[in-house]
Amino acid sequence: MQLIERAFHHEREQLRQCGLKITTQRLIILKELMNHADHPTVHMIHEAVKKELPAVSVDTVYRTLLSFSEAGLCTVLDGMGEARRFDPKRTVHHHFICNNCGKIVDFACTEFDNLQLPSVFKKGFTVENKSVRLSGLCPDCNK
Amino acid sequence: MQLIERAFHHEREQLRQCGLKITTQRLIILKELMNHADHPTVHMIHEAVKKELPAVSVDTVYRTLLSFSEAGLCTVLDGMGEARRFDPKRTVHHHFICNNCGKIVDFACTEFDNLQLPSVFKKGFTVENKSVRLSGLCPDCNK
DNA sequence: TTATTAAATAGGAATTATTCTTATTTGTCA
DNA sequence: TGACAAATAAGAATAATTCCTATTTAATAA
Repeated sequence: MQLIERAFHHEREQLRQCGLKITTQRLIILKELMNHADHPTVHMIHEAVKKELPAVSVDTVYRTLLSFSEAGLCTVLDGMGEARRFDPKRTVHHHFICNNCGKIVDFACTEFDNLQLPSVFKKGFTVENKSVRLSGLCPDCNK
Repeated sequence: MQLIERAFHHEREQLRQCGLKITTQRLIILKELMNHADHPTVHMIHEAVKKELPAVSVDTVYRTLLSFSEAGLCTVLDGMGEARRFDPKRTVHHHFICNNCGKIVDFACTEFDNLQLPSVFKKGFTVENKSVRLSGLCPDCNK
């Protein structure tokens, strides 16, 4: 643990500011997360962390990443990790997803529909779908 | 099969227009899907379909719903059903997801960031997150 | 109408993601 | 330093998704 003691100043400070207990696992997971600009999955982070901490469990990586996101150290891409949902409605619309009960509410937003795509996507990409996703708490869960 | 023979005119026509083979399973799954305004999961549709066709398999419901979405009869909410992805970037940004390789590309869109939320969400809801999600093919997969 | 053939299906196994349980270990704080 | 709540490992449990194989069925041509 000597190495851990001396290094990880920045990670240590981040955890402290969030009121999270400072553990070896968290320091390393946080460092790996920050190294990944590619929207890593739990599996990717777990693999990376195992190189420094071979006995770390998937569950710990999972729990830790989720608490990081609750603490605001990272975000989770909305909706991913949930069961697939199908939508029979064929008119253009967007979705609000309740973070508590999972309910999905449709809404329209023509101002958005009319926005131009950023120019990055003009070359090379084929954009097949374009939608707004809101998340938060629905009225029922807001009590 | 008498009942099936006589009814399901509309469903039959929809399948035909999409060039999908007409099977009892598909007719019933399509009817159930159209009855669900609540963004059903495979499990929800499977449960509903089993009442009319007790021996239907999950796999059939799965395959069928996915072919419906390929045929344009419905859509799948982007990203759902995939492994959870974490994002260490803390500035406001949005995502493009490649439907083929799953790669996620970040982009900024201030015009969108400045849009007002639809008034529906002013009362009762707490909107914690607001993002644009694009999907399609990335340059690498576009060949 | 019937035979042919490719596509669709059932059933269950396999895979993958996620969550839970329990016993043990470790920070934190008084 | 000691007590205690929180965090962890390990593996089991659950849930979502995909795959495999033998069988059935719809579409179509004769």
